[in-house]
Amino acid sequence: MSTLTAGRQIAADCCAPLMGEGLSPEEAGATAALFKALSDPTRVRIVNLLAGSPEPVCLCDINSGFELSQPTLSHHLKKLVAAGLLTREQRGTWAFYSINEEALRRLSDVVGQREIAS
Amino acid sequence: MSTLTAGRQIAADCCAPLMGEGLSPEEAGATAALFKALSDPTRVRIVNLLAGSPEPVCLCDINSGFELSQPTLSHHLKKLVAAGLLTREQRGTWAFYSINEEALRRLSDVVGQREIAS
DNA sequence: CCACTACATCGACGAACATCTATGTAGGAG
DNA sequence: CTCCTACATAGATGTTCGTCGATGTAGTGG
Repeated sequence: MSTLTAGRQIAADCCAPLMGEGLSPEEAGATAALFKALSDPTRVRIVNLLAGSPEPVCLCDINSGFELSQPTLSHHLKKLVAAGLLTREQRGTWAFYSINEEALRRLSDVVGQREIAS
Repeated sequence: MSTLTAGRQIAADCCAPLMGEGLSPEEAGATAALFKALSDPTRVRIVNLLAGSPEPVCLCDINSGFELSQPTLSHHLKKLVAAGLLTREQRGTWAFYSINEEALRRLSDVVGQREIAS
């Protein structure tokens, strides 16, 4: 037990210290929140549905593609809007949702931190 | 009894039916599972740490960068390995973890479904 | 063989989540 | 004003999750 009992030095006993560069704990939290918004199959399908539509889609049309209750869909949509992935627009009685392109770009930026050159 | 069960017809009353193309429920589940693995700040930091290291890193070094107990870190690493994002390698007494580049590429592929053509 | 080290697994506990039914709200039609 | 429709919110419930301390396991060294 040469020099130590201070975790950091024990580490140096098996490999390099590295670490330090990279994102802050706060940024990690923000990134995790973004991923958490997409951590449910239903929400992935919603985003995929809206990403494939050139125009906003109303909740009733989204709902007709899922076998879930209307409040449940409303719940998921609220989460996606809160995460910044979707935009909500009221048209008369209906609520229309669409993809937030910039949020998708942010996501792509987070993921592609190693191999994108643009 | 509920008037809500007739959803499909109500939908056609406000906008187009669209939907249909896109990913299947199973694929949505797989994609959501991938995102779920990254839906925790600690796991995001782990992936970031390993993505910034050219060589595998042992758990002791990962652990020294976090204020969490060793079993908790081990738990997160197991989840990341199960998701295919990390690779585990045993070297003597130590367990070394590294990024699975192909998994990152898969993730990037899922996210960049709309704008990679630029 | 024994002690130590590095890591994994177990069991528990509180917080967060997905889903439902029931109810509230607001716009359009008569 | 009144009824119906589209959607949101509230409350309840069973499940999953993150975290911990305690314990098990396997490799290292004397």
